[in-house]
Amino acid sequence: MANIKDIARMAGVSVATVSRVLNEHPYVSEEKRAAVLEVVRSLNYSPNINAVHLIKGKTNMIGVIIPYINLPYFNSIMEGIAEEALKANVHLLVSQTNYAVNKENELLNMLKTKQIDGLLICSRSLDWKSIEAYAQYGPIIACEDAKNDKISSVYIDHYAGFRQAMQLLLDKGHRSIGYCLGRGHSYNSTNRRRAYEDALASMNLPIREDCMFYQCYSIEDGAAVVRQLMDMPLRPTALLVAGDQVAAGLIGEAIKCGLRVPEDLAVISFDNHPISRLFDITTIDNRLTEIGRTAFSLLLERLQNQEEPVRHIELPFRLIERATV
Amino acid sequence: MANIKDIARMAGVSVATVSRVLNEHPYVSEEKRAAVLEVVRSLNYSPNINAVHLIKGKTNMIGVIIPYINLPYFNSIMEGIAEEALKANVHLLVSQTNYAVNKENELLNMLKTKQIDGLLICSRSLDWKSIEAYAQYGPIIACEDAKNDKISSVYIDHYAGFRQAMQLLLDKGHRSIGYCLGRGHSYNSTNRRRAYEDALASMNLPIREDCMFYQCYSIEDGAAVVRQLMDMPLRPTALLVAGDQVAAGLIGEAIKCGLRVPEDLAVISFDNHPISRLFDITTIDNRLTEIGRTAFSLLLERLQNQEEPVRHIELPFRLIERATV
DNA sequence: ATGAAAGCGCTAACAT
DNA sequence: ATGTTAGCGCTTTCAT
Repeated sequence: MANIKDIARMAGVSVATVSRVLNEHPYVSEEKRAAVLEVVRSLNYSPNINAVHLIKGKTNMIGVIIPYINLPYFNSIMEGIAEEALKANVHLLVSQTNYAVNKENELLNMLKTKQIDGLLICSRSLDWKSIEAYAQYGPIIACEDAKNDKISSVYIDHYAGFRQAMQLLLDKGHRSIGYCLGRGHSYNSTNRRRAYEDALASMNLPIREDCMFYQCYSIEDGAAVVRQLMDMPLRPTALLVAGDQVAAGLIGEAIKCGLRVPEDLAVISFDNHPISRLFDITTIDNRLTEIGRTAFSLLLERLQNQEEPVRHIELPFRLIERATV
Repeated sequence: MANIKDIARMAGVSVATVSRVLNEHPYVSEEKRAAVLEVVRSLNYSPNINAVHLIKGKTNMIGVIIPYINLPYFNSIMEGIAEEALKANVHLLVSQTNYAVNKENELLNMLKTKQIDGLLICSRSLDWKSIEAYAQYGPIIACEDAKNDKISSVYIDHYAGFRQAMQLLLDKGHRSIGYCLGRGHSYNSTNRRRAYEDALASMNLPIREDCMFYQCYSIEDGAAVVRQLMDMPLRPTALLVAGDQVAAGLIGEAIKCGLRVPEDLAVISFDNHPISRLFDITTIDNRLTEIGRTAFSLLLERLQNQEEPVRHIELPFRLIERATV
């Protein structure tokens, strides 16, 4: 394959001039520029990017640790990241980890070996202690509350969100409230469960394990919850549902089963995806896309200025009242 | 960050020795090896991979163009690829394209700039003409029938598969047969549709557009087809369903709707995923994982030996008769 | 405006 | 067994 020397020789210029043309630097005469471009075109030449990476000391590529690209929650974050990356002309190395630590370590190691310039973490299995050891090799930004002095973060206060949703339900008179979550033991889920229990405790209400549903991700999962509900002697009158898709499936199935929403079953969901508008679901907008956008911007700042301090940005959520409460 | 020179100096050896230790070459004394390893450990050193890539002229990384990682069809292919890549110690740069050409071009360009050593294509939007132009930069292997003299391929004859399934249904006496596919205009879908029409024509049976369903990917989609079926005055008595998930959803819903399978509705599906065994579905094993495995092996061969010729391997499918016909 | 040359961090051929 | 050294292909000073 041709290299920059070949191009220089064939165009009758020096390699420096070829490089200038390729990188759109000023101070190149029109004739030489044209000559170089012509040779480049005729040979269908592209620079060896590995040489560029080596000399520049960076790859213009950042890694993204994301458990499941297709889950709406992460998909929304990814949307914000991709949007900003496109603007900044930064390439994304997206690794769908399925929460496997070896996948996470792989990207961490790529940061160390300079294959990527920085790392965005949407959600992870590794603890922050293991991750922060890599912060010396390049900026790492989390899309969840990291509480770490080496790793910047952008997040929503899920405790407060859940708490506010609970309050709304309690104010409406509900005394038997359940919830649907995804993973039971993630950082976010733990906070949400705490908010749930604290809200109940504040009213001296009992905690009922049979009203807590986990592994809820899809429309189907939501429908399945309703089928379980139908068999319960003491059905909860309201449900907090993490994820509009789950809520939609749940409401659809509830109606099929003859339940009235919100009279027989009130629902508050989270994320404010388009589907929640379609079903007129009361939801808490977690501003996921903005989290992604902001996280990327934070990373870019640190890339451009090493001295940029670690920051923790909490984005305010927003309750959107619609017809399911 | 420390480089190999620093390590050499601190360990009191030459850079060559450090390189030998790092790459586990023979002919290094135990003392020097230990000294080097100790410095490497204490400095937490990793080689700059871009320099390695540059001098070696390769990255040990291959790209994978895959439209949707989470679709069972592609997931199975990916499984085979990942399995072999792990064995060969080759890294995968998996790009979920959603069939967007710019994503496909991105990987093609990475091949050209030597960021990846080769490319595996599970399914694509770009035509082979555009793709083959990049074959000069590194091996490209397709997991579908490529009919191209620059690009090797591993594939199943979907025409024959559909044709055989149709014949089984016709032999059983069915005269009103429909099908469920994903994308309507992909190469595979076109072949399947042709097989479907040819089979019908061979019996002088009419082609009914209302029995052809598209955009079928999930359990939910299958269930939705049944709901449409229920409203039809002239319901087909049998269905060819591309994808066991769709078939499972379809059968589940059919039973709910009071249809007997196979008496009222016969089903043949494709891929032989675990779920088809669960539902006892008659299916055609498309050996997707083996396609992935074989495609990777083909790529590896071409990587190790430039002279390896372009090959086209057709894997035989296998009809698995169970209870839905 | 242009070119010569140094050097990014590494591997491997060659010499000893 | 170990070291010296010539590149890999590019960007970027520094001269001119």
